[in-house]
Amino acid sequence: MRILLDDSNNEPNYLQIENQIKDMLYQGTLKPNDQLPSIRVLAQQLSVAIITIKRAYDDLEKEGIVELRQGKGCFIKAVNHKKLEEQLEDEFKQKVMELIALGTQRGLSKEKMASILRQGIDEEDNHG
Amino acid sequence: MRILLDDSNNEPNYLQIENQIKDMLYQGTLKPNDQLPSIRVLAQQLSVAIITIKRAYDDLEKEGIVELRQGKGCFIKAVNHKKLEEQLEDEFKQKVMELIALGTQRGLSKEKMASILRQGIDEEDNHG
Amino acid sequence: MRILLDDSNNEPNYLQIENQIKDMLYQGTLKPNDQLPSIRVLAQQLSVAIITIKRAYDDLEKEGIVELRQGKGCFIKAVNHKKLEEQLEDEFKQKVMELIALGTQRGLSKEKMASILRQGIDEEDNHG
Amino acid sequence: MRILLDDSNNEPNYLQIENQIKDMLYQGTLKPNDQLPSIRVLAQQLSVAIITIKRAYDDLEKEGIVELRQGKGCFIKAVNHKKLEEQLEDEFKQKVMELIALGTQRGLSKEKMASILRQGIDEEDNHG
DNA sequence: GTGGTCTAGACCACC
DNA sequence: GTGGTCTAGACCACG
Repeated sequence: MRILLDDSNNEPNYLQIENQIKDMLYQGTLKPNDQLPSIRVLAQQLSVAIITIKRAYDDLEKEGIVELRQGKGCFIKAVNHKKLEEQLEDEFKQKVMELIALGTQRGLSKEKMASILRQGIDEEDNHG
Repeated sequence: MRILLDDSNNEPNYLQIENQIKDMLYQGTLKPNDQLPSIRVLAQQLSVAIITIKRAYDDLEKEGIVELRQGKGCFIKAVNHKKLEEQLEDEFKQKVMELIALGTQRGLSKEKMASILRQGIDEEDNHG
Repeated sequence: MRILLDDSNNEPNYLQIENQIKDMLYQGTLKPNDQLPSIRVLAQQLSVAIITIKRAYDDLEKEGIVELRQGKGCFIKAVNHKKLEEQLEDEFKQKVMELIALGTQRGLSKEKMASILRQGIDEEDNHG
Repeated sequence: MRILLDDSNNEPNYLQIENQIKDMLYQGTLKPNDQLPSIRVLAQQLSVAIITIKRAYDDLEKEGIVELRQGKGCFIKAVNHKKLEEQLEDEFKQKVMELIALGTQRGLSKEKMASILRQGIDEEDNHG
């Protein structure tokens, strides 16, 4: 499992860890019942304090994504895959709506925003 | 000039102030050469510390949006209107690209993202 | 605000703190928008590490009970009082059902359990 | 003898084993002088470490429930059946009183608690 | 070996 | 002053 911490990123370490684990789950690199690296091992890998990994794993557990078993390790929880995908799309949609709300507040016309959004999609298509 | 601070918002007060002043400029409520309220007046009006307003005005000056004139006050800088609009669109576009990058990282297909973006625009259209 | 830590209690310190704050909220000693003691002050009061209080406050925030505002403090969130009471009763009822399930598993007859429960209520009544 | 371990349960393995053996004794599935499986057989059956079974059997011996006979095995101790039942009821009653104490601390009225307890009994009756 | 809790500091951002 | 993040250890319970 490959996690990279970017010190120049404003996101705190524990959040970068959480998000990258979520990414791997969403992408399918991690699957339900997979065991994550132990807190100590990951801490050493990333050169951070044990408690930083603990916090990331704790947060993921509260979100229902992993399960910490004392003396056993940290495991990806079995989840309904369809529900996961829906949740992912909902999150994305929410961010889209926030972005549109911001544009509106800044005085951008809806036509202009729509044009920029379409342009963004097209550019990404060409890169892909 | 009407600025509202939301205590429950994670955005720090000084940023909320900066952003709302920018919004008013983008929307046309504020125009070049308009004078902003004095630091202590605005501080009293919003019930925040003077240093908070000072920071907001300082930041806006660094961004070239306002001009602090010793003993006279804080004024909106004369800016090329076209440049302002371009800057606004560039910022928005950058956020769009970041959002698309996030979706890609989370494993969302480009088709799905395009669909969600279009859906977001349509819904906003209907509300408007 | 009076919080007492019991070292002989198996409950970790951060949980004892969380529960006692919940108790005060349920009992009405704490009300929405009340400010809790600062992390540093409470840590000194209870002679525990700052991070222990932080963890308790963080947990309460994730449960939607308090709100941490940077540079401002920790505040009881405004909540619908009726909803709070319902939640409280639901929690209690769940514990009752767990207890009854345990008794059943242990081979206690329902009549016996009912009798013990009634007896418990009566004794508590007499003490009150 | 059928023991099931639930990995997702926070209860440690050795306690789950102890409790399920107690349950079988309380329910009459196990009787005085019955022989329990050997440590290594049960360890293999449950796919746990030998030390885990050892701890469970040791604890049960300390509680006077089983007897470990060198080189012979683990046997349910002869106990006065009436005493067992009394102990069982006492444990249950103690849990009831703890629950009522918790409710009181959380500000639940005695009437409300009594109502919830009665309701719990009734629902269990209907299920049975 | 695993996770669970905790200490006693530190530096940062915000007010 | 406030909270937010982090370090580099420690001891405990569990397997």
